[in-house]
Amino acid sequence: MAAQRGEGDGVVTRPGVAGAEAPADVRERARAIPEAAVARLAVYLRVLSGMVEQGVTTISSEELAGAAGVNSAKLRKDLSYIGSYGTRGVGYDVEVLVGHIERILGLTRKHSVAVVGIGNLGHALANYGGFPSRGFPVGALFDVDPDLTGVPVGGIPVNHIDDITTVCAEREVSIGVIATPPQAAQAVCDRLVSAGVQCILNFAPVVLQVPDYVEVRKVDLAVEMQILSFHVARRADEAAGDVVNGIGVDGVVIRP
Amino acid sequence: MAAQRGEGDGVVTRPGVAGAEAPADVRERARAIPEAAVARLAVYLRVLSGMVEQGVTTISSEELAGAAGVNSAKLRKDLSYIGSYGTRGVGYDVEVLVGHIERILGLTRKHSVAVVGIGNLGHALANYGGFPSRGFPVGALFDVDPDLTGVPVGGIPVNHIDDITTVCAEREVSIGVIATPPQAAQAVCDRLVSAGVQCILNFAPVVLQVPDYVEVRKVDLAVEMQILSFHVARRADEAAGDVVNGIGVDGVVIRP
DNA sequence: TCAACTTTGTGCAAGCGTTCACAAGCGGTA
DNA sequence: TACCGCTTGTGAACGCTTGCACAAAGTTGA
Repeated sequence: MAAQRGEGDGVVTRPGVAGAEAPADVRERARAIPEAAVARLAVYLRVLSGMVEQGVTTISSEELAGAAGVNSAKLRKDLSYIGSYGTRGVGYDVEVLVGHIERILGLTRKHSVAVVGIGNLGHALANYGGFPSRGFPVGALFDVDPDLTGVPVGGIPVNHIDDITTVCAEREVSIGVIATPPQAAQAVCDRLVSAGVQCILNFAPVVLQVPDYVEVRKVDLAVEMQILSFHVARRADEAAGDVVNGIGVDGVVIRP
Repeated sequence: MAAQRGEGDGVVTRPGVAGAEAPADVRERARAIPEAAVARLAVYLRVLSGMVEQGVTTISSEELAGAAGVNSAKLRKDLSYIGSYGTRGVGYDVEVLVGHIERILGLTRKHSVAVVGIGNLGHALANYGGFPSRGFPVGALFDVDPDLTGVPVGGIPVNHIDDITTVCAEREVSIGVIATPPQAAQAVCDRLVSAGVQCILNFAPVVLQVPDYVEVRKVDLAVEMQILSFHVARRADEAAGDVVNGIGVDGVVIRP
């Protein structure tokens, strides 16, 4: 379902062909893409990759929007941020679109990933096929536990956390994934940053403090659950409120 | 770091004390809380729980905002959505605030969770201590693999996926977590929905189609990585653009 | 070639969410 | 009691995001 890009080495910088114009324009364009749109572009890319595998060559904004679960106008606007690659009256060429989105998302180069914290989650991440298959080869694993050092997980031997700096530099790691207990997360983060990692995906339930130039995204499972819980509660609240007045969630009076 | 709530049974509805007014008001208030604010409330709650454990009794919006990584004005506005529980000139009573946020997020009742798909990620989720410790006991596990049926994972025996309906009803599951391969996700989702589950946390890289009354949150690791990748690319782009003109990310000419 | 039909790309307006800035309110102190 | 300093709560402005609606542009078929 995802564009297969194979596994392998880290970052490669190819010599550039000297094209004439528009790089500043492109940089402006890239800068101008709203964060929310970037997230959706990634979703469109996944859907489109599936389409490619099914042999679909052309798709309309309506169809793609349906498959991606968004409004078609929003989709067209999102795509317009990266340029006008559709054909009126026809739709978008799937492969062309895949190519453009991949380029905008920076997927034309591979991003080597380091996972820190080889517990349950770390194991799962190290073995997660979705990373390498989408251009994010797992290049290094780290843990504090010396017993784990050298043990291969998902085909890659675990390094000791003290070696983060050298190993990350060596393997050109560009993204660090923190899957440690919360107490260790900030320290690990600091080490990653001093090792030159500028993008971090944080699974630990902590707010990380980082320099401005470092990009952090967090995935907090408990927060996700609590948001769902809120919706359950709201619903229960509505239902209960229609029947018994004066009672809030859980039968407790909200504002006496 | 989180408020300990212990494990145990499912949903309990206590008889209500008949308080005078304001339930409609509260429902309106709950409805009116912006989604983004709900997510932050969960973060504040985590930080506050940590404060409780450290024996902090009072905290100002400035301090809490710092710890949660947000603007203090935003924090105050977020808190104002759930009522005015601060004291001017002093700050907020930590425990009181914890109580109010927990109530708003619906954490006064426990939410039994079912994890479907006991692969690497499913294992990690089943063993994840962050769930039960924050009021989300894992009540059931499911997988298609008959060999897994009956095998305990994280202390809970795996059920066969065909039993979703009965088991979910029996154990009053209110949240379903989908950790299956993408191909199976929609079918699993449909089963959960027909089993009465109205909140779903989806780890599979698929856009799920559900009825309006079902709440879905998705965690897509590849999308997170791609968003990070976008930022790497933008940065590389900026840097490269300053040196060599006409060359985009990766040395490829962007718009010939 | 022309007309009918389809679909893109986008200007514009409405809706949300964020941030600012300050009045209102509270505790402490003389 | 009256004053002072501190912090909350919120009105209002701003900016981002969404959704509508339609002109522009391309295809198809006669």
